[in-house]
Amino acid sequence: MTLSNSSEAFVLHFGEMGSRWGFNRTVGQIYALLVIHEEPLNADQIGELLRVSRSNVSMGIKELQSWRLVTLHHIPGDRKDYFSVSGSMWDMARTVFEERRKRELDPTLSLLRSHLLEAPETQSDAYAQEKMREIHDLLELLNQWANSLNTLNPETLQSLMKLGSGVSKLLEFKSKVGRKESE
Amino acid sequence: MTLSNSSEAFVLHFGEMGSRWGFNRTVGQIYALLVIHEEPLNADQIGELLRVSRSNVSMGIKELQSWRLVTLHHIPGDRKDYFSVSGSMWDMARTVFEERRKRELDPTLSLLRSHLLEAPETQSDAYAQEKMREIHDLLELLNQWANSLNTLNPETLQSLMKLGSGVSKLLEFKSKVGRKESE
DNA sequence: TATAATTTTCAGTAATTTCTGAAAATTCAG
DNA sequence: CTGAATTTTCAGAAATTACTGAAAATTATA
Repeated sequence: MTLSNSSEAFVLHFGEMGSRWGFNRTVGQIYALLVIHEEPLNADQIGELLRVSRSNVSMGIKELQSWRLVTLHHIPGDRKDYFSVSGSMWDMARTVFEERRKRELDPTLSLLRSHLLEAPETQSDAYAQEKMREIHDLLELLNQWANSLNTLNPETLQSLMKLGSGVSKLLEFKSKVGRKESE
Repeated sequence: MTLSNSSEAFVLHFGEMGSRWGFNRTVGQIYALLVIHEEPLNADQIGELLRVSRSNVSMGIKELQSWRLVTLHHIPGDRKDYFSVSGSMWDMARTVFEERRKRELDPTLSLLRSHLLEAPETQSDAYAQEKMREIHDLLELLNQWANSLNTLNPETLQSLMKLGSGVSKLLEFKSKVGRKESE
C-alpha cells in the first residue's frame, strides 16, 4: 500500500502542523490520511502507510476517538476495526476549536478567579491583582464569545465570517436602532 | 527580590500555558512577570525572580521583542536595559492571535494551494484533492475572517464579542434588508 | 470454553525542545 | 583607544514529549 506524492506530502504536513493545532504528529497524520482516503482503513493499514508502529496507531486512534473525530466500521467476515473520519470539515474545525478553548482558556480563567478572590496584602499585590483582573475580563469575554460561536450553525457562522469587517457597519446600525428605541 | 505567593502562582501558570499559546515556558513567565510588575525590570532581576539563567532571559526577551510585546527603558546612570510590557492587554491578545494565525494557517494554506494546482492522476487522487479543496476553502475563510477581525478596533471587537450569538439575529435582519433592496 | 486474532498498555528508548554556562560580541565611560 | 559592564550566541546538558516492541488484555470464532 502506498500514497501518491501529493497525498503523502499532505499527510506529512498535517503531522507537522498537528503540534501547532493541539495534537501530536501521528494523530495529525492519521486524521489527514483518513480524510483523503475514501475507504475506511484498519490500524495495520494506517501503520503501514504512515510507517509508524501498530501501538502508536492504537494510541492515535484512541485520541481521535476521544475527540469524536473518527467513526468505527466493521467489514463482514473481518474482525479488524476500520476507521473513517466522522462529520464534515466544519465539524472537525468546531471540535478542534472547542477542544482548544477548553485547554487554553478554562484553566487560566479558574486560576485567575481564585486569585481575584484573595485580598491583596501589599501595594504591589494590589497592582498585580488589577492586571490579573484585566486579563481575566478579557479572557472571560473571549471564552463566552467562543462558546456562543460554537452554538451557531455552520451556515450562520459562514455568513458571519464572510461578512468579515463589514460586521462593524452592522454594529453601527444596531447601536443607532438601540438608541432610537430607548429614546 | 521575591514575589508574593499569588504573583508567583500566576507567573508559573502563565509559563505552563505558554506552550499552549505558542511560546515557551520562560517566555510566558517573563511576560507574566512584566505584566504584574509595575516598574520595569532588568534581565538580572528577571532571572533572579524566575530562577532561570541569564542567557535564557536574554533569549526570552529577544522573542518578546520580536513580537513587539515589550518596551525598552533606560534608567539614568545605569547601563542595564530595563523592560516593561508594551500596550494594553488587548494589544497583547491581538498580537498572540495574529502570530498564531500566521503560524497555524499560512503554511497549510500555501501547501494546499500548491496541491490544488496539480492535475489528479488517479481516481483516489481526485478524491483526495476534493477533500483538500474543502479544507482549503474552510481555512481560507477562517484566515480572511481572522484578518478582518484584526483590523477592527478594540471597541468594535468588544461589542461584537458581547453580542455573542445575538449576532445571528442581526444577520437575519441583514438578509431581509438585502432581499428588499434587491427586489 | 479453548485458542487464535486483534487491540491496548506501558516501560524503556528515541526524538525534540528548552535551558545553561562559558565564551564571544557589543556597548560605553573614562 | 582601553577595559569593564552588559548582552548575545551557541554547543552541549537537561527536561519534556513521542514512539516502539513486548507482553497483557480483550474479543470473537469454532
